[in-house]
Amino acid sequence: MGIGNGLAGERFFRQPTEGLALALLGMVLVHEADEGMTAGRIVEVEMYKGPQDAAAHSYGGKMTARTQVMYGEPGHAYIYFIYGMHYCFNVVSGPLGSPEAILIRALEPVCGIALMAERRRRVVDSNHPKKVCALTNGPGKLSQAMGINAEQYGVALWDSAVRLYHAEDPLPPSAVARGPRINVGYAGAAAHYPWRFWIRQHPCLSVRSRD
DNA sequence: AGAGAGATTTCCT
DNA sequence: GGAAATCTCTCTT
Repeated sequence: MGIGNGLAGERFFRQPTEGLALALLGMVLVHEADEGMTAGRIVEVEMYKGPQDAAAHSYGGKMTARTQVMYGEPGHAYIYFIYGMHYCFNVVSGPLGSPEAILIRALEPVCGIALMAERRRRVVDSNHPKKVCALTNGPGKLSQAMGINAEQYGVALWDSAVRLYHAEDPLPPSAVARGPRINVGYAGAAAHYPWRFWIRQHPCLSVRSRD
C-alpha cells in the first residue's frame, strides 16, 4: 500500500522514448532483495536515443557485450559500470533493434531508507530530508542504495525483483522541466539537446542538475 | 561554494 | 594509453 497505482506491465514500455522518459517521472522503482525492500520515486531521467545520438553508448549502432540488451525489447534493465566505481541503471526503450535507453539519474527514497544508508555506508536520520535525498540523488548513488549492480543486467522490469510502479497521482506537465544532459560534452551538438527531464524544484535532484 | 584529484573497469585507438 | 551517462574527499575562497 502507498507505493503506487500498480505494477507497470510489459506493454507500458512499448512507447516512444521521450514519452516513456516523461512517464517514468513520478513512478516508483522497487527492488525486493534478500536483505529487504527499497523503493524510490523517480525525479530525474535522461534519454539516450540510439544510433543517431552521439552521447549514447549505442551511437553508430555499436554493439558490445555491455550494450547488447539495448538492442532487445524495451522494459529490460540496462546497467553499466563506469569510472571503475559506479553502476548506472537504465530502462531499455525502443522496439527490437532500436537501441535506446533512459538513464535514471535521481530518486526520492520512499521505502527501506535504513537499508539504503547501510549499502551507502552512511548514517542517516530519516527525519533529515537533505540527508535522505543524498542517498539517491545521482545515478551512481541510487544504484548503490537500491542494491542494483551487474546481477540485474538485462532483467525484465515487469517480472523481476526490480520493478516499476505507476504513480498514484499523475504529474501535471507544468511540474516537469527539461534541459541538456549531464557530462556528455564530448557529444558535439547532441550535448545541447534538451534530453534530461526532471520534477521542478524537487529536493532530491542530482547535484549537477538543480533548477 | 567551487575547483581539483583519485578511484579503477570497459571500451576504443 | 586515454576517456568515460560518477562520487568523494580535500583544499581554497
